[in-house]
Amino acid sequence: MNQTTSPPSSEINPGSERILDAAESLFAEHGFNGVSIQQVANKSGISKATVFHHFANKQELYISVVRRACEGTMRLLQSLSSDAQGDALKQLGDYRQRDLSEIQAHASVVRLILRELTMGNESQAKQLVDDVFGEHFLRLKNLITRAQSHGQIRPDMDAGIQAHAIVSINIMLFLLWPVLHHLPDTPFSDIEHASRQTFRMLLEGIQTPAPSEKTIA
Amino acid sequence: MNQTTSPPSSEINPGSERILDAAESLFAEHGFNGVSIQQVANKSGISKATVFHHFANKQELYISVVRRACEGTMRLLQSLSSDAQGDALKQLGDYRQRDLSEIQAHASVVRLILRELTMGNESQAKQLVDDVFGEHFLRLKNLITRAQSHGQIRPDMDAGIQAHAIVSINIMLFLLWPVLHHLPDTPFSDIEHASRQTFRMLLEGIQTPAPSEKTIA
DNA sequence: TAGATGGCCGACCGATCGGTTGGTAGGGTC
DNA sequence: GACCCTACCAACCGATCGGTCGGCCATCTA
Repeated sequence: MNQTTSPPSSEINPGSERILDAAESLFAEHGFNGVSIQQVANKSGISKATVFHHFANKQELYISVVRRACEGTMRLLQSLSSDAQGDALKQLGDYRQRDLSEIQAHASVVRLILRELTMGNESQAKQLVDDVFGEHFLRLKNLITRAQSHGQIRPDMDAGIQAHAIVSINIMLFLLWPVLHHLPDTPFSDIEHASRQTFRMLLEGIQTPAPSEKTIA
Repeated sequence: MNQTTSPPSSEINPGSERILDAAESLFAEHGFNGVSIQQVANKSGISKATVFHHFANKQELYISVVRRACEGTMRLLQSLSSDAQGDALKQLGDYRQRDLSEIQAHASVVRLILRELTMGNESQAKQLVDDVFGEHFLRLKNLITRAQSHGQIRPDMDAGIQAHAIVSINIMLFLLWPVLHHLPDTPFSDIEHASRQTFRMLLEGIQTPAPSEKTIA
């Protein structure tokens, strides 16, 4: 009906990909229960029965969406730990920037994962998300540990705690942005600027202080 | 049926409160679309028609739930700004602790609000949540500004940025806890401890440094 | 005692849900 | 040609959805 210049069949998009594309954005915006198969079918320009031809049931479709979304994130974080030498502190800064870009570029996927994270234990997709996020977290933690061993980051604080803080600022900035940026006299006009500022603030606490006696209660 | 020692009628809970209680936990766990009025009716030991007797429709019920949940948070943050004198830095630490306790004590409400925050603009309850969260944020920001003027916190960084970081650590700790605490060799065994550690880490970056030349690129 | 009121409910409604069925159209193989 | 396989779909199914309706019953008022 509305498929513009559609090739005979299955040329650019093998069909099931079209369904996944449609389902991903819908699930991300409305959640599992907020989306009907009919909506997915309509959005992908396909009949409802065909959706069930490609996916056994709604749950399987949802998990396929989550899995595909996670694969994208996987690819990114592999590149993160690829360069195992070099200035670890600089890499940390690069990570912050790339992570924010990734979050913004794949906003719907991030929202999908976040939603999965906030859910109870009901979902089968939760374990999947846990794994991806867990691996992401561990890679970042390794990067920090490396920076610690190079003396660039204070080793008297747990790398996990530090990693959590770094992860949190970008995610929360993204999550709360709609609220933050229309606050009265807000400093949140540019998300990249806010992220950089927050990271700098974090660093000056994390970073090994200049060797002056500075102990804080 | 399962109402234990129920008084003749409307003694402890005026009926609609029972509905709100049931609806709150259900909405928090499954979201708006994941909960049916029938479930709310069952959980509150009341018929479905009676739910519609007290609330015009499902949307109104939902908004009532969110509004009541926000009222609890309102009360807390009013007590926050009540003591406008005293050690602002110490108050900040107290805030961190009380905020975490509040989050843990009202986990379902927090999840509800978080879910509302991550949603698109569709919901009518979003503005409500925005207001509450916005006010919460502003009060914290004022506290920080006060600490800055007292020279306890470095004034060369925006109070809004600092407030965002402080808010974020507790929320994200709570949000990611299920993932964090079953990570391999994790430092996340006690959430209060993790929160305190992170706050300390944050502070040592926020806090006015001892007057030694320490400029960081 | 008669009437009004409000909390409550069983039974029902049209719409939509997730999912199934039976079948069509087309390309590949022999 | 006969055969098969995959992609696809209109029509349908039972269940459940949000919501309505008419009436029961306990309490209050007079």
